[in-house]
Amino acid sequence: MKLMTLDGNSVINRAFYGIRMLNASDGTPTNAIYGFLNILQKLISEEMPDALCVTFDFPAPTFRHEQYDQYKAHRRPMPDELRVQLPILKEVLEAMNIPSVEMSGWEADDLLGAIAKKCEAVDWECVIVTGDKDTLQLVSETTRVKLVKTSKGQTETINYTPSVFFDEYGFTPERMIDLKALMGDSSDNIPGVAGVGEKTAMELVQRFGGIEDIYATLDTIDIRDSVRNKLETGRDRAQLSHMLATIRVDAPVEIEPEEALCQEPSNDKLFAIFKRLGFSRMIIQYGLKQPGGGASQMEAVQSVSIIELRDKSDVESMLDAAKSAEIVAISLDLEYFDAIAVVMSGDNTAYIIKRGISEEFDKTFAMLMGEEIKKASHDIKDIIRTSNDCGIDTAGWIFDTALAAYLISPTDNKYELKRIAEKYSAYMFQYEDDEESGQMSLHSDNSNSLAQSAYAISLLVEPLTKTLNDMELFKLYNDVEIPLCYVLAKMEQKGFMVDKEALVEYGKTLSEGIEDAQQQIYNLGEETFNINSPKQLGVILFEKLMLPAPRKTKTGYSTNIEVLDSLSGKHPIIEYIKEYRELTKLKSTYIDGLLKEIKPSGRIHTHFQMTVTATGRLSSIEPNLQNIPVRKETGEEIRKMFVAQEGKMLIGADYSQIELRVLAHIAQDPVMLEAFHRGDDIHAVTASQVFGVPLENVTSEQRGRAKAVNFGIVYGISSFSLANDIGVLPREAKAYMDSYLDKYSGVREYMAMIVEIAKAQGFVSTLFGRIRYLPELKSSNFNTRSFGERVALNMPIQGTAADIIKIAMINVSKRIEKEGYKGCLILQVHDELIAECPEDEALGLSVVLREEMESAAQLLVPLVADTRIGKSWYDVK
DNA sequence: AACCTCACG
DNA sequence: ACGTACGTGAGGTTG
Repeated sequence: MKLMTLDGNSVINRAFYGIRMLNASDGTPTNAIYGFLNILQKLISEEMPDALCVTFDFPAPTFRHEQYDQYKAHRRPMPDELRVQLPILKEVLEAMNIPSVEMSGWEADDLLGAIAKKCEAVDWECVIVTGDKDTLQLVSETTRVKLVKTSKGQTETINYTPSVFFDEYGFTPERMIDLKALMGDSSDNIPGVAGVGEKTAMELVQRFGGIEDIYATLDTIDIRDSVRNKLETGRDRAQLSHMLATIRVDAPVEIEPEEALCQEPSNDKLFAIFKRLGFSRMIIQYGLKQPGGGASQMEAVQSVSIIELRDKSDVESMLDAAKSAEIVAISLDLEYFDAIAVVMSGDNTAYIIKRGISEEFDKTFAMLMGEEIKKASHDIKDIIRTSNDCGIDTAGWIFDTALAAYLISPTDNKYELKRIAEKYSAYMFQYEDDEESGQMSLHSDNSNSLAQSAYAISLLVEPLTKTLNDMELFKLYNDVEIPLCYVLAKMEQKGFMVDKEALVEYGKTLSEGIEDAQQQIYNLGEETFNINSPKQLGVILFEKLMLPAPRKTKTGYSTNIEVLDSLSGKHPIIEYIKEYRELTKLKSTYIDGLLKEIKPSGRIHTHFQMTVTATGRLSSIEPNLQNIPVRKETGEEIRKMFVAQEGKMLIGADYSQIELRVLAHIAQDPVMLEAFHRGDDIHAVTASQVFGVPLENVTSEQRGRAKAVNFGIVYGISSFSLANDIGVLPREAKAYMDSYLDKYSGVREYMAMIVEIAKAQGFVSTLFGRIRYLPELKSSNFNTRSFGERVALNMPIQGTAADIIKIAMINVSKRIEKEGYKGCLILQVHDELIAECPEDEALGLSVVLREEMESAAQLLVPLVADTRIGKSWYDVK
């Protein structure tokens, strides 16, 4: 028989530092628990023990008393993020029916020793799992120590049997005690012999054995006199240390090996905990089932019956049912568009309609997509766009599971249907063992997975709606996010016309410039190397050319633009490197990158992601059209290539200072409000306030610094960073900020208040109710906490601005439809909209844009949007 | 996959 | 004493 016992504190520590931060939805950190369970799983499958238990150090008291403090003097205190996970881990273990062993006044080592002893007594094998080398003294014929190491996120273990130990140390395991008695151990407050370190101690033990042997023959053994003297003087300390270093095996542990025999976990308890922690994968791994609820609910939740419709009459009756259903969940194959699954709310039947199998497929499809049928799905924007591409106008979409989950918790990173279903409903996708990969995978049969998706969506509508309502997010969801799907679908479908030939030509010009710069760099560096490699470039600059390196980054020299600027003038190679960087960036990202994305129509169709940012902004991918260059002349060339189609014009409309206006509104700062009401230049006003000069006497340098302060405030600034940004001493930057906050007292109050609110309620929100949780504010780590505070300041501002432009986009689209414009929005870049329209519409539509943008929200200050009309993006910016 | 760098608001 | 601004996506190198 074999018993495995884990040093709980040691293993959870490894897990905590080895795994990135994870949080349950309420902000509770969970990474250490997650890591612990993974390690445990691995150990069990490796060892297949008959019995299992976990030991814990008696928990550190909240108010540490002196003795304890001294005892643990050299150990780092446990971070709060880890501390809070300990009791939860114990709960998890209890639910798994794995005994925890902890006793007041006993170290984990002693408990492990006692357990090993008990195993020995009944002739069981004992495996101790720990990361603590001290435990190695327990290794014997019946006790093995598995030492856990974490390297690069992977946990590895080394099995110490007596022979493995001897091979490595050259003495027997129990001599470990003597080794420590000689060398001491500061983390356990074992003094050891003064002047004897690891090297000497190792040698002594290897050659002469334990301290008893050494001291018995101290006068005769062959060692240096200095060592002999130290040993002589340290005799008492050696004896004491030997005692302290010995792991006791007499702790009155109550559990007997028999009682630790492995048992099945208790389904209900474990399910509840995993659910709370958001460990959906674990629920599947452990094969846990939704508890309680009786058989009927179980059945309703866990199975969907699939009916493939063939006959026209069946299809028609399905459509009839769909029309009278409260909501219809749809799932379809967007790649081929030839199969759809339909589930009515409250039903557990998935109807499958397939091209080539169901009669009148196209007609049925069009009917389903019509306004009459109220539909729910996942990522409806993509469905709307794909349908439009196929010439089918869709309407009647009233629910999107991805968007709902995003609004409820915008920092979850992924909003896959599978995950959402597990988190917000009791539904589990049915997985099957995948023979090839050895992993669990969703069954690949198309009808089955479509049916499961549609069913999951239908089950999600109610709980998600309830949560949206409870969190007062429903209005934002229903009035902004859902309608926006139609707008974005159209924008993606329309795309932006690009002058391909001009782009290719400019690419050639850039290539020439790149080659020139490259040659110069090779000449000046006197060798060829990969300039794109910061590592190689660092060697050339800082080792070969001996330029002063402002050390940075964990992996080596930093060679970023800041560093290069600071080196400017010190060596001619620097300018060429900057030139090379600028040109290659332009060429690879914006010429080659964009050329790949031009469709035969000559247009580029970006995809807007609605569920990515933590603040509510959109993001743009494949390609990203929200970071097209604009700041330098080379960038302007690129914008000239984004053009209106023949016979059409572009309209560019951008908000003026929307974030500062939002700040003025939220903070209700009288000075700022007045400046905006008067239509003043806000940066100049700020400069006049901060520097105490009349508005008309503000210099351009003062205005520039004031602008940086304004930006900094929105980001939740520190004076250090501001100093860095505008190139003044931190002291001076601090003075600017103090002066700023004296003058804009409303802003100061806002900054203090929003952090308070965030701490009290655990989240911040925009004017329109969009929320973001801030678990960072509870962190014991200064940087993490400070980050949380900055986010608390910034998110309501950035997020409100994002809400406003979304509303504007919806209203612009409504006006376009109502007033019959042929033009249409084609791009959004956070505070800017681009539309394309026939030439004769340009004036009218530009007014529509301005009006709708300016009236999208009623703030305490006017919203101002500027519009321009032109043939290229460059013209309208 | 992680890191660095850099483009945008 | 800490390490230093919010939000993104893409291309390149490196281990």
